[in-house]
Amino acid sequence: MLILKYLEVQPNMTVSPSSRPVICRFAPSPTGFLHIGGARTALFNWLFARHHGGQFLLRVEDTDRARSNQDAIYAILRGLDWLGLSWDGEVVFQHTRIETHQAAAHRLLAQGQAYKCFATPEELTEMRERARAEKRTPKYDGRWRNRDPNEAPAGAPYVIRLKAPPEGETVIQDAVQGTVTIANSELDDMVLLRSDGTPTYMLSVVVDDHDMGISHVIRGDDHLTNAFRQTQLFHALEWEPPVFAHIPLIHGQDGSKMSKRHGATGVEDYRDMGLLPEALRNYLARLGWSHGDDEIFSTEQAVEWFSLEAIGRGPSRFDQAKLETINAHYLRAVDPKVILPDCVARLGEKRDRALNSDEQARVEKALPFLTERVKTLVELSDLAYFLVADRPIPMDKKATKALTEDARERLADIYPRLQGIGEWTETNLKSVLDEALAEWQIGFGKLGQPLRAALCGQMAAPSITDVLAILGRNESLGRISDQLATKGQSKPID
RNA sequence: GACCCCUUCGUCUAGUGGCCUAGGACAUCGCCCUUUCACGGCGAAAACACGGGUUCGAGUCCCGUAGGGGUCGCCA
Repeated sequence: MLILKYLEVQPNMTVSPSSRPVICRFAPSPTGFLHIGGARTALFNWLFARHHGGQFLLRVEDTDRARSNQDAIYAILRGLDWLGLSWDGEVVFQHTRIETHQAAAHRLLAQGQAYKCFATPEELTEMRERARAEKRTPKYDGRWRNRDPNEAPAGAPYVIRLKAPPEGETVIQDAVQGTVTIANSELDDMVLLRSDGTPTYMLSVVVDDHDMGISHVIRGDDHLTNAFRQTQLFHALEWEPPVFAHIPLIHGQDGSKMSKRHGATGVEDYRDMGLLPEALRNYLARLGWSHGDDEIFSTEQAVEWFSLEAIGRGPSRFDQAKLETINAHYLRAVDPKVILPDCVARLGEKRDRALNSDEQARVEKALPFLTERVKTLVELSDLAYFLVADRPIPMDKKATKALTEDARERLADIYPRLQGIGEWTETNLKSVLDEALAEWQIGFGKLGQPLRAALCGQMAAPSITDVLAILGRNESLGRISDQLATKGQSKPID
């Protein structure tokens, strides 16, 4: 149904592609999760479509049934959804269109633009090996191109190949790479239909892109050479090719192709690492594309500014540190309510026990003081852990070191003063601390450090009064007395 | 190996022949702020791959070299 809809907007094309309605597509093959490179490709397509008020379609390239699996499809959809890249209409599954693809091949066969090839896999292997040995480009030699199919043994399997132009050159006007030309003699006659009658990727893509009315194909430049073959196919079918835009690949930190050894490569890994989707979008948009010196920009701005001309032509390396810095910006700006559930969930996992409502309230109150100190949601929950740790709370090395004999004495001194506070408010807390400091003639650090250690078990934390207020009277006093007790000092009187 | 593409600080990039003494951001280092950790502010170091042209003038145009990447399947 959906496909018919796009067929309707596809009259006999006489106009140039650039004047067509803008329809982009993201066409992943469901062989794994949504790769970070794929995510950026999807993002660029999405931005371009939104910028032009066009459509962004999703097509699952699953013609190779053996390599496709349901989990991968879900993972890809989840990834896109998480990233906020909504597609228009329903997902097109390529395998449902096989008959249409086959029809196109048979039409070319009938028109003499394609032919049956009976070359065996062994023959092809031999051709390739010889070519390599002679340092030529390996390719099919066209041995069945002009041969009578009747010469083949009866019932022998065959593929259908395109009768590609043997001379001249094929040119594509790539919106990113510019004019790219290749001699037709470099290309061989591509297979359209396999010996089992199923269509190849090359055929399916061309037929689907045409039928879906795709005006712009934005994809990784590993497809650049495919664009030549696809252009030949478009010509043979007498369809106008879309505008191609081949964007450079994303490389790992070491400059080689992004792969598993670079750690996280799936978008869902980034979600688990505690990144906000808007931060990833911002980072990915800035990677290989630019709008002057702008670094932090909203998705709306990206949509408004996006253009293919501003995409760089060289590959770019993935920089985790910069990603996290951008994430930190968004973390500080985000409404705490949005990230609270995530933080609560991570803390529950860390502790192996869900947070009760009191603890949740504690975390909620603390969030604004915490987000400005971390770069990811993982760091956030690490930092927040002390809020919900069971007493006596764990002490890290620096905290232990801060709790000197001297320090414990001060804690013992301050304990009854805190205990005597009427209303446990920040203002009252502050004045009690200030009074003590004035009395003892010491700087805030001398008291603050031990308090921080006792209260947080770590030195990285919000300000002391904030912590006291968030923890509340009972918990605060309890944590302080825990430290007094461990040193064998007399327990303060309740 | 063949073909195609790419090449500005460590990284992402601005730059479309004179505004470039090459700008910004991340990372790094220093200083300031400071009750810790962060934030923030100020500052430093850091690049036009190389060689030839064209031009009054080149990061910007052309050619070559080097380096990097991609593709070469009845995979997608």
